[in-house]
Amino acid sequence: MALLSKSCVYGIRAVILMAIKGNAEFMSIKDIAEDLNLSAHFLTKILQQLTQEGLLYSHRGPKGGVKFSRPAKEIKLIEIVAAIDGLELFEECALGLHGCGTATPCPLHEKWAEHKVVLRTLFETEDLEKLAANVQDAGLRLRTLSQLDIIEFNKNKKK
Amino acid sequence: MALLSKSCVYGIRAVILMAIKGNAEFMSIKDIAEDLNLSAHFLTKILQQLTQEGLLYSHRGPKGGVKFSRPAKEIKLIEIVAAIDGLELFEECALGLHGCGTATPCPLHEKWAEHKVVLRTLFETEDLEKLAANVQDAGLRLRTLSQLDIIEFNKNKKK
DNA sequence: AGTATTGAGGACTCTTTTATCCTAAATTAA
DNA sequence: TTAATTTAGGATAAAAGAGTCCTCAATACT
Repeated sequence: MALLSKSCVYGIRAVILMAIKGNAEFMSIKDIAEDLNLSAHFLTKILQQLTQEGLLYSHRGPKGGVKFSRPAKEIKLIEIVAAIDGLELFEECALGLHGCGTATPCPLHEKWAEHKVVLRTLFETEDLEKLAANVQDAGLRLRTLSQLDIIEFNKNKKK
Repeated sequence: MALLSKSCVYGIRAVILMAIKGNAEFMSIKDIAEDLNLSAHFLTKILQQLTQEGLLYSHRGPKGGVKFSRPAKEIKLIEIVAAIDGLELFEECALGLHGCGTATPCPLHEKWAEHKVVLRTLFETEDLEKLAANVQDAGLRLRTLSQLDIIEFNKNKKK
């Protein structure tokens, strides 16, 4: 199990890329998808969820695309996760027990409840501008690796 | 997204129940499944993974079933998770980036790396005996709720 | 007006997860 | 030996997640 769904990860990578480009204009989803090495159709669906939540503005036609509805600095990572995966991860019982709470805690309840707060805070603290800066400082790739890239990567690792 | 898969949650509930019963004898999977309100066939498959990992001994025929291969106190929660969901959650990059690491960290890398250790420690610290004791102290239910149970539960909540 | 571009959204496919069902093999007890 | 019980494991089905493809609607530019 991963922490986040693939859709959510793709969405996060897309908004970080958008924050890096820091464009006041609309940016085409096709371009973003190419940069990230993702299917443009699939990414369109994912970004639609962010548009519907009001995190992005979208615009059709030539010069159309998507852009942030607020400054990247003000958009927190948790908002992206909430729009795509929902807040279950930060709110539900780790053992998935219906009605687990302070009154009737599950065996893991206390420890996990403490932990959830820390996890949530992590996602509430990181904003898109900060994440974008990290990527640039580290000269890092957001791009999804193709099979060829992975072979290349493993070659370099062996050296 | 949940933290753990359903199979993993069911597996955890089953071993906690076993630890509560604290039986030196083999315990039938059918009985465990009935107590937890789960499909016996499905639970059999899940517990088979624990048997294959050497966490449980299994025995066929009348008086057969499963039992712990080591004292419940010595079995850590992370071993159950590792056998069913694997360790991806505790080892992989939150953004699922191939090759994310200290040398080429992803934007979330540092924060998540710190956090993973805490999360892993939580699962490494909890043992089945302790979790079983928690359940008993709190008089808690491990049982999966049926639709009828949920209606009943919500009724009581309103009062 | 016409054409190219781009997001919206529906239909569909593929894969993985979740779940059910059936048969086989091992074991116990009469 | 026979019958009943119980896990092992394969076949299959249902549901959710991931991904593709096609058409429509909005828009910009000529």
